Amino acid sequence: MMNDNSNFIKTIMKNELESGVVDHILTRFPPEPNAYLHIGHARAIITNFELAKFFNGATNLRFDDTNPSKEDTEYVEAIKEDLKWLGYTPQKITYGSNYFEKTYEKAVLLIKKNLAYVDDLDQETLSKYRDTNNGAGIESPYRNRSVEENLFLFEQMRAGVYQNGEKTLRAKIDMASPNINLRDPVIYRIMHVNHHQTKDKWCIYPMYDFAHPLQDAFEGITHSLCSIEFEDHRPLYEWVINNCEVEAHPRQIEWGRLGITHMIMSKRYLKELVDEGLVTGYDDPRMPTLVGLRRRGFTPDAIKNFILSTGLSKVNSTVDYGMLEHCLREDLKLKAPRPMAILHPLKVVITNYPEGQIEYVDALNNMENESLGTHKMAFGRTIYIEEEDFCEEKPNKHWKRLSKGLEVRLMHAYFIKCNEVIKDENGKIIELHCTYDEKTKSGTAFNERKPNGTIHYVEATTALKATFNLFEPLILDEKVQLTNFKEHINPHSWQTVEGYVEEFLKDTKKEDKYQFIRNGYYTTDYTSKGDKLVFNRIVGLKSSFVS
RNA sequence: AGGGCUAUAGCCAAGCGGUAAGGCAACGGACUUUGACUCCGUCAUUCGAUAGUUCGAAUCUAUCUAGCCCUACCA
Repeated sequence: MMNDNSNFIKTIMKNELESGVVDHILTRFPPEPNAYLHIGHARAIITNFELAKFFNGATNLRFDDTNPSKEDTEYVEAIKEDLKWLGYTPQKITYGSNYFEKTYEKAVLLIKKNLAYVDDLDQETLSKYRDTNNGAGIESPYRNRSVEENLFLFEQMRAGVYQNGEKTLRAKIDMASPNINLRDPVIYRIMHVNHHQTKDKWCIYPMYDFAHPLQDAFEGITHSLCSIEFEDHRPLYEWVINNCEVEAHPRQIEWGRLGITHMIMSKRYLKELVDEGLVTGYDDPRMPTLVGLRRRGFTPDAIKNFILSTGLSKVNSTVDYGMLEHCLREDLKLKAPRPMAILHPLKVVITNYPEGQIEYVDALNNMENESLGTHKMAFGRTIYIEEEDFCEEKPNKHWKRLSKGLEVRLMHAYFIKCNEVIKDENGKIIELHCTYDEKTKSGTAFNERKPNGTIHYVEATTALKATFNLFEPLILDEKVQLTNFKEHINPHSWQTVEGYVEEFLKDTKKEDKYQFIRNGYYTTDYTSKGDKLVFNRIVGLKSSFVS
């Protein structure tokens, strides 16, 4: 990939490799299967995979499924699909639940080392004891149970003797630590619930802080990358690694979170949008999910390039949405064919062109990339141009489109001159009468006079009707209260216009991308059925002229 | 309140004691069969603030300020 900024994690890995601290790189992408992936996850995926690839290492996909009450296989499958779409193949696909037995054994080991105990405190009291809001925490009265008793009680917990919440297993660390994560954190809780992978085998489940470092160690992960909010969990991560007698010694490194202007990625927000029916689903093109962006027409390369070029640091950053669009334009520029589409048609009659005659001109599919070939484009007596490409009186000297009395080039065809403007009873322009000049045909190197610009068109009798969906991402205020986010959703985030495209587009395929001349980049809507052409706008052109 | 982290242009971001890369955005100009693309030019005398060390500081030290995160039997 281009624009690959160097970053602090790459530097750390390089140094460790050179000094022999590690002899290879193995990273992991560890999503919890409880949500659809969004562009924020894409950063974790791309960073983990690209970093490993850079050092000839590998990456595992590990489903972090230690809380079955929130998880589902629906998400497991969606995540696998997203990863595949982005073009990454994990070395292994694993589940945290693969290691439940080994994790349990490590918990028993901690008990035997007198580093863990079964606690009977209820949730509220336990929480109050850990954070007294005033200096050190308070030790649980159960903190000093004997190893034998703890061993017995933990076994009973596993055997299902107790109800949810009745007991927990806690690590015995330091109730006076200023870092509350170290004040005897709960490492196992009782949860009588069916797990999507292990079904009814377990009724106790390890907490993230205990399970994660162990899973990393079991898999031999060298670098465990996560976001910045886990930074003060790192001492606990290391405590687990150091006390559980594991072979590997993975290292946790944190980075800042990525935000994008106009895109809110809170799980809860996305879920509410879907549940309340405000969008058509997680793959609604306005959603920041990977499936949404994909349906909108974003390409994996554009997303990769966006992530790599925005860099990586410990700062929580908010990148302009325009940056994402730039990366897409950059990716599509030489790949997308550039046919004509008219979104707001204005009828033009070429009065000196024979009635009923159609001729075909050659049009390069992409002026900058001849390898994309050519197609035939119809020209005839009646054509459509964009409403905005005509202004009765030339508004200013910068105007490079059609006006009464002026001549413009129809791209790939002829010069036309506007002689007459037809209006309806309200004064609205409904038709233009023009004449064409046969000598000016495209490709003849005619240069006796300069036209007042170049505009695009489609021939009326051969053009295909098409629907254009013009999307805006769901725009919300940065600080909006999620409780009334609905009031802040732009009601015009999805607009539809009916227009025309060239006939050669009749064979569009699912996910084909086009750059419509002067109308920006579009993708074929792969949910469209039958002969109806539907195009979703991905991004517009960089700037549009305003007279 | 305590603990942790961060601070370089409108937005990202390199830089790691030797005199502020790059990208996005913006603004000029050239070119053009897309007002696109491309090309050329402009855009931080200064790195959150203030002191200090040094021949020399964005880089080291001290203090201050602002923002984010944590105080779940979530991850």
